[in-house]
Amino acid sequence: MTATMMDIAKDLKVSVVTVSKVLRNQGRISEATRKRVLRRAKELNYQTNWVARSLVTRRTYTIGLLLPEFTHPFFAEIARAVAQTVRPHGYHVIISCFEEDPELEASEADSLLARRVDGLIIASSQSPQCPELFQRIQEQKVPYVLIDRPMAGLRASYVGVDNFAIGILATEHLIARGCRRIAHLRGPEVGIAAERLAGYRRALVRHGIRPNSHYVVSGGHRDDTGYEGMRKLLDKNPFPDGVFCYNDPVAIGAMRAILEVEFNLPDDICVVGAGNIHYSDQVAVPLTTVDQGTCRIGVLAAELLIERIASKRSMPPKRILIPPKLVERESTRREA
Amino acid sequence: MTATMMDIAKDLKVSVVTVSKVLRNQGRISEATRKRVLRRAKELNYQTNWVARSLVTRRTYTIGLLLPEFTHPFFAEIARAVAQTVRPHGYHVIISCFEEDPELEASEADSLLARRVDGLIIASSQSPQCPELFQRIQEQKVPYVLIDRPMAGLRASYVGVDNFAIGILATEHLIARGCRRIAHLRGPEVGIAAERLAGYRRALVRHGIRPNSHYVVSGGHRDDTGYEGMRKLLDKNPFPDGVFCYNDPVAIGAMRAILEVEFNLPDDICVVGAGNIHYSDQVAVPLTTVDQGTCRIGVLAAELLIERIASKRSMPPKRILIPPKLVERESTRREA
DNA sequence: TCCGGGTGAATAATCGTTAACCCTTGAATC
DNA sequence: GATTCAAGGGTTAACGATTATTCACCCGGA
Repeated sequence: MTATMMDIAKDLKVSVVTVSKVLRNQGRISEATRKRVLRRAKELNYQTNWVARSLVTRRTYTIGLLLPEFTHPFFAEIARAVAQTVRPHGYHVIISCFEEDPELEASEADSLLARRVDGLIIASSQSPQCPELFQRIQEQKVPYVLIDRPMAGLRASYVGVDNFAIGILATEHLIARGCRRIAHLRGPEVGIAAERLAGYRRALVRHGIRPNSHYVVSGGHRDDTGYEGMRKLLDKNPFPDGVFCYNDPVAIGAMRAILEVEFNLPDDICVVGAGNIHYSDQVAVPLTTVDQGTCRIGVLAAELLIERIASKRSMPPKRILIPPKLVERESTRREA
Repeated sequence: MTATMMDIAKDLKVSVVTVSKVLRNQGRISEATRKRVLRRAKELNYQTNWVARSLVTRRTYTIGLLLPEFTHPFFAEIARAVAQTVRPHGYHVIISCFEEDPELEASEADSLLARRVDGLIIASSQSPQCPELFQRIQEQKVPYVLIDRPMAGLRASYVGVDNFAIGILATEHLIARGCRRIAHLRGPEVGIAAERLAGYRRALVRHGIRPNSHYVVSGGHRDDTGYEGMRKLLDKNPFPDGVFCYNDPVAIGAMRAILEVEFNLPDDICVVGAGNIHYSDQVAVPLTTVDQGTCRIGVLAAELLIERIASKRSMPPKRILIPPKLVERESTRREA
């Protein structure tokens, strides 16, 4: 149905290769035939068949983006940044969402490889079987960049935020606001949550406050789990006067729990989140949070990947840590 | 680097075709060679090269998803639903975001076609040049499904919500809550916003309230534009006692404007949004909204598309309208 | 012995492009 | 007049699969 180079070539009584050369601006072709080819191509509404081209060039101009979920605004923003960054280079993005399931992550990665993507950007589940997966990817010499969640002991390119710094920044802000019984709604056991926790502890110690393990409670990574975590904290005696939450959704859930028992926010309890997702200033009490440069993560990861794809030789892995920034809003705005 | 069928065939001294047949479970192959092939394939870590397969089968098992933006939770949810629905069928999704720019929409659609996607799901910009674009798609016989934003006068499959019904539902709810000066923060000039407006007018008339054009103000489609629209409404004399907003972000912006002048919500002004995005219950005053079955739109569109891709004959276009449902929350919860 | 028929696998022909070479022609150079 | 060279374009062979056709072989029956 759709026109091929063959059609153009036959009509013009030239060889397919000539057509191909014209269309790619390569090789020596006279201005006359060049114009004839171009005109006929337009008439027939010719479009490069990328499948055929990819087969011979071994480049699909497609990259795979492997995310745990993309209704989370953090990942949605990254996806957008990635897509926008690679488009000018002629790349398209195949998005795949593995719902935090390591099995699915691996199988999706494999099928993206089977589709011969030119590169991968992955926010891994950080499960124990991941190194094996990354091994496979490396064997196929497909460049990849990890984002958000680094993999300890793996020589891979990575773009993310400095999570330890987030913990420090958030906690010191609470201290500056006069909080002394500072709790932490922590995220999942592994990975970046651990670093935020470490930053939190470090900040306390640095300011002469003794970390109290009763004040560290699991908050999961969604608002409902944050809500439950906060309810546990409210049962403590004395209850905390400041809470650093793993991320914004958790913080939003926590605030709901606080308002429900009619405590005042921020006067009774200050809350700090992390992520600065786009609606965190529109909740009941606008949320103080730590911005992690979400958009930049996507842009930098994409640029890093494209650079690696374009390079002939394999380049050494590069790690980029984005410094976090505090965004103060109502949830902590009070006299110290 | 990666193994091909050729490698397996040579090792086993059989033909490539035999290998192909085994791997696809097709044709008559003796149990003995079948096992040999399978074993060798596993040893070599063989993966189907989808590029090569696609070239000959003319199927890429890839669908294109063309969205105006995907940081908007509405589209993010749709993307997720689509991806999850098609995965079990072996399809992957190439997402492309055209930032509400009709030029970009067309060029992205074309390049998705050049990549030989098996089908397209499009939330069109509804610009005047779109029919021309859809014409092109149809000529290539690539099935496509429009979502959210229908195209008048176009014989195409479509999945969306009944926007007229949304207007009616929201407005009648305000009336039931005792509002009489009911305003509308409308969306963009064209398309679905017009139907929501029409539903709003119809509901007023049906209940003997005379539509007042001063109460219909542009709200754009984001929270900042909603905020500005609401400020204009607050300057009216008398100011409205109920507002139906084009969508949830607009409603959230509007609520901010209302709270800023220290009016009480819902006692002074009731607000209804549309979309039921996932954080609309976590804003300052939980938002009453009209649920448009976002997730179902994605699922149904994907199923419709796959059905069309699988069918040999071209199937007649099918239009699915999802009935909206009111979700009542604090922003309208008061005595009538 | 010859033939029909079913098995299991090989051969040949694409799919639409690109990569690597090769060939022709005319003009310039010595 | 032979040599060189560049311009302009053609030939051939991949790329890694699939589809359609053909073939060799074995067995049973006439």
